[in-house]
Amino acid sequence: MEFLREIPLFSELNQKQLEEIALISVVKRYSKNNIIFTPSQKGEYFFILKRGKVKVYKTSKGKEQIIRIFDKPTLFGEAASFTGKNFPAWAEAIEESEIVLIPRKGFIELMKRDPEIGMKFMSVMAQRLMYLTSVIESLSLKSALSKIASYILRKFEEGRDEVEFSTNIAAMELGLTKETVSRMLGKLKELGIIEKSRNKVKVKNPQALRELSS
Amino acid sequence: MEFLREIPLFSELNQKQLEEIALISVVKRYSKNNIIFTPSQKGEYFFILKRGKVKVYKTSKGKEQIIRIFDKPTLFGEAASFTGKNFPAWAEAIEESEIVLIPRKGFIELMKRDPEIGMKFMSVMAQRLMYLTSVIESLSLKSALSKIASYILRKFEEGRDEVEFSTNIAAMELGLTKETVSRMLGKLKELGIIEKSRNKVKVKNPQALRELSS
DNA sequence: CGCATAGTTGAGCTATTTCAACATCAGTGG
DNA sequence: CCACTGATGTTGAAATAGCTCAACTATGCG
Repeated sequence: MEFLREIPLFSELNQKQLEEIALISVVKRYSKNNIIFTPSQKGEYFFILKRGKVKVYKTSKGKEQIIRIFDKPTLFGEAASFTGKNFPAWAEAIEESEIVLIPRKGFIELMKRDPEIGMKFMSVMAQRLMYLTSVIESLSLKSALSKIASYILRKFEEGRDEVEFSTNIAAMELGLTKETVSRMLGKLKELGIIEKSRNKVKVKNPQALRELSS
Repeated sequence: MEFLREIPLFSELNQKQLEEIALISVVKRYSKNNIIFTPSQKGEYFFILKRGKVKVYKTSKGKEQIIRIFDKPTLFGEAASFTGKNFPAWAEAIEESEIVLIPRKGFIELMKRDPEIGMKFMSVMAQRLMYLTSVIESLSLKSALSKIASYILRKFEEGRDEVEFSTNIAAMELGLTKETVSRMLGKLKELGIIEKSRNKVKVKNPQALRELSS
């Protein structure tokens, strides 16, 4: 069950808790073109892709619209699994796949016995939510400079004044080019707001960053 | 306890469940400048702002950095409340405020008695996570056209072919100007991908939208 | 050392913004 | 019912921020 740790939601669980989950779960094998769930089915299981490839899609007027393709270990269809309501889409194995099924009811029982599991889940989700919210805030800023300011600020607020920084990755995440990121970093440095070395940025004046990311 | 419904996390709970929460919670009044929590405190309570205004801030080298100001009914500091670890920041009432405190332990007990509450929380969070993820995907696209395509597509996938659409709001959310949004909508219409009326957009060709939002 | 990867810098180009003028519509009060 | 107002959307032309392309530097790594 070690691969479960790769799934962010499970990352905080301890060995015993993972084992508890393993105890109530079943591994099922789907060959190519096998349907995993449909919109007429209720969320009675959590589905975790262990190995293989799955496509999630909707159908409208007979045509299928792919929503997403999963390959790495992932939990999918979780909104329905948590609510117990119908899945909003279809899921189909597009290659031979192994999927771990956790029964919703068993999961609820487990949460009853060990509510810490639920708390850990919620804690992971809450952190992620806050993180994503701040990402969205910076992405909807207009100027490249303010996007970058807010990007650095976010990292700064999470941890140290010294922030790991890759021009390329920042560019990708912000929807900018590496050239622009590089130039804007230069500007921030000129303004004395940051210092930069190879792959680190040191925040000198967070207040200024905050004003830039308005 | 009705105001709890305004908080997304609690929106799915039924009357009885809200009452259960009310039973274990305490309302506390903070006057201006009163500290609500500090980084040396562990998350032993959930804090819900019922009335008033609260600032959440960090201190580094004696200087305070405001992270966020809350005024409407909100749950704040939830990451720590879920984990039980230390709060990552300070919270202080900046005007006379009423705050609802839910003890973490009581909450865990409650989840044990009624695991559906936890499930409902997780379901709300899971939905929100998926939503935010798709927002981020569209925001990190480069061209205005693809951002808008993906914006419309997201709304389309959530519900009907007829999508509520406000040029102004879309512009805000996408970090574009209303003029650009208007022009791009015109283009999508020319291409026969959408039809638009005053405040609605009708998706004619979702596949084309999908390709544009690559 | 040599090669691949990451970052920097400049110059021209183009997508988007800005600004300004106009159009459309919903609601309001006369 | 009409005129008035404010909010919302549209269109054009000029200005500019950020992109592209290309050449270069710095840095790590086998």
